[in-house]
Amino acid sequence: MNLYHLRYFLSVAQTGSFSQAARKMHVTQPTVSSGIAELEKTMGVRLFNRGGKRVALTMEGRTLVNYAMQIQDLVEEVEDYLQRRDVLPGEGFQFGAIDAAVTYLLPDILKDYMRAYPDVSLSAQVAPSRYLVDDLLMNRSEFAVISLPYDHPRVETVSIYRDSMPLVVGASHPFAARKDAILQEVVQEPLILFHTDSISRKIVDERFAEAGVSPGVVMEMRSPEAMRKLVEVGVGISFLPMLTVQESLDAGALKVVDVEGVAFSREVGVAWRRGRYFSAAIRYLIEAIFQAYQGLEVWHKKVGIAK
Amino acid sequence: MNLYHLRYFLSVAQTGSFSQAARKMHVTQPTVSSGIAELEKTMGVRLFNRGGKRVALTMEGRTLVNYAMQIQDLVEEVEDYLQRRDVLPGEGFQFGAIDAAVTYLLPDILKDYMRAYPDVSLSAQVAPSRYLVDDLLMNRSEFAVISLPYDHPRVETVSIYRDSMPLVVGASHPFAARKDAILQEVVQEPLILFHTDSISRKIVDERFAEAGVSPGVVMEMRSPEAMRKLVEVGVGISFLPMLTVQESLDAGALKVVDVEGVAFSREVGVAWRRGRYFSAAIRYLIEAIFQAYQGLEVWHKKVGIAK
DNA sequence: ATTATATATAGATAAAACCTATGGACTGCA
DNA sequence: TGCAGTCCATAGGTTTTATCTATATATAAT
Repeated sequence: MNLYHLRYFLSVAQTGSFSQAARKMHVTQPTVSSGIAELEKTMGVRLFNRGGKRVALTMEGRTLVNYAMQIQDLVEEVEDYLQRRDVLPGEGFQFGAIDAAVTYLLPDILKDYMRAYPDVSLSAQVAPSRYLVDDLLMNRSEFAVISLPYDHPRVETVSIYRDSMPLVVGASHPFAARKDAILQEVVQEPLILFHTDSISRKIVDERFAEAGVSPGVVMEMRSPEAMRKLVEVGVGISFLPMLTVQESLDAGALKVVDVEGVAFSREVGVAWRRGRYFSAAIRYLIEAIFQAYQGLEVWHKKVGIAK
Repeated sequence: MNLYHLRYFLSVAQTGSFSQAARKMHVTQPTVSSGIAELEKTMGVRLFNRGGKRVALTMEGRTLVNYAMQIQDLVEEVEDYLQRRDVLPGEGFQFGAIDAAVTYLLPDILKDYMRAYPDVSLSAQVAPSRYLVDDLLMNRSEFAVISLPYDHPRVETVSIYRDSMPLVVGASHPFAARKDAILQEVVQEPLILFHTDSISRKIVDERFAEAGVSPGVVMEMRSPEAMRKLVEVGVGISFLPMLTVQESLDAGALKVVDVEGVAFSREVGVAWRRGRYFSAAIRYLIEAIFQAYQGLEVWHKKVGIAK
């Protein structure tokens, strides 16, 4: 059973004539004849009674008309949907984002997006970058906003935001009054650092190793928000992304302390599986992110080649 | 867009693998590949993201899955319907029948039929044979129960019932007491005859012509029921089918009068357009009619050749 | 009867679907 | 990190299907 044959069939049913149907479908009459014959053969029933000036549907023919019209409608509908790149209500996609991104960078963008694509249901997976990249590689999420740099042969990244990672201390910490400190002093203090699988931690570790010092780590965590709280109450001090601590700084609960020769920063960027295809609705969100921060040109260059 | 491609597509979506889908569909993997590629080309969208061990649906792919499953369901449903020769609820057909048939011959059969095919809606067209044959030729009805003989190169007939057409008179008519009469007497009386386009009339006319007499016709009608009433009240006398007058004879409102050398009868039979195809539901009704009266073997012989 | 218009059929051609063989990419394990 | 196994894509050739032209045959109308 072929969709073209169904079309011929409907046209014959409507016009009551093989010849007219053929003209309407822009094929020859024998084409329609054999199309109907093929349908009748595979179905094992006669669809039309021939013999007069007009052909007449059999009961089976009328049954098939019923179904064929529904099928035809569905086919046309889905072709429309897909070719207009429209979105089926309820359809959606999943993307990944690190805590800082979903908390500080994305809210406004997501709000706008939901207005532009009210029918798309978004699902954000919040986790450390490492896990988000796993999702990308397994095709479980479409893209991710992660910490950079992240080097992987099958993942491409574009930076959108550079975030400093200053040393922060609680308002009552001795350093708070001094405004600066040296690295040797810092490693004496109880340090709260990201877990070793984190990119931010890697940045810190590398710099410490270069300087030949080893920090006095008291805690390793994955949640920057929790770390911020712990620093505020004086459990320890930490290098934390500015995005995370900005509010606490404004409120006076935390203080930034300059450390001589140390200017930690990490970048936040969009990552995706190399060579993948982006649906229009997804592409729109990604480009909104680049537009709000930076990276649109780099993105276009990278994806322009892939697609 | 091809239905086979849709099947491959659904299978890939379900298994997450081109190869597995190919195995399940009993084709080779390149076949599935090119099928999906063709779908993607005509739709202008990517349906899967490739690259991992498993392929993942894009948003468009998920939309298509939605539709493809509905389309697939419809296709399977209609194939089932047609191949089991089942009937779609609400479907039906039209047949023709002369007054006497629908009043006296068919009621029980139709009652049984409606039990056997409760979903089929029947539509009986009641008219004189001539018009019913027109309907047959125009494919407006599937078959007809008409008066015979009816000779037409494109209509086949099988007799089911021989019906005598005696002379009947009202209970108060002079002939009523005598029980018989001769033709010369009959033509003196006011005769109520069928309209000249009727088969029964033709039978009567031919016999009169043979005998070299011409009747005193006072009325020509198409409705045997109306004629029966007119004879009962004494407007005239008539040759009427036994089927029509049986009840009036039993009730004493009419009397049969033998006419010497005259034994009119007409046959009632099933007629259909030569070479036509009968759906199972229609064939069942026709064969029920033959079974209730006669003609099943003749029918099988005639239709067995045609189909 | 004759003409015009239907559908069916035969034979040839064009298109497509499909297969085998193979290449390149990724995964997973050693 | 390298290697085997698996996956999808592609190329080339074969088979099947769809379509066309030409024609036969049947029906309808004049």
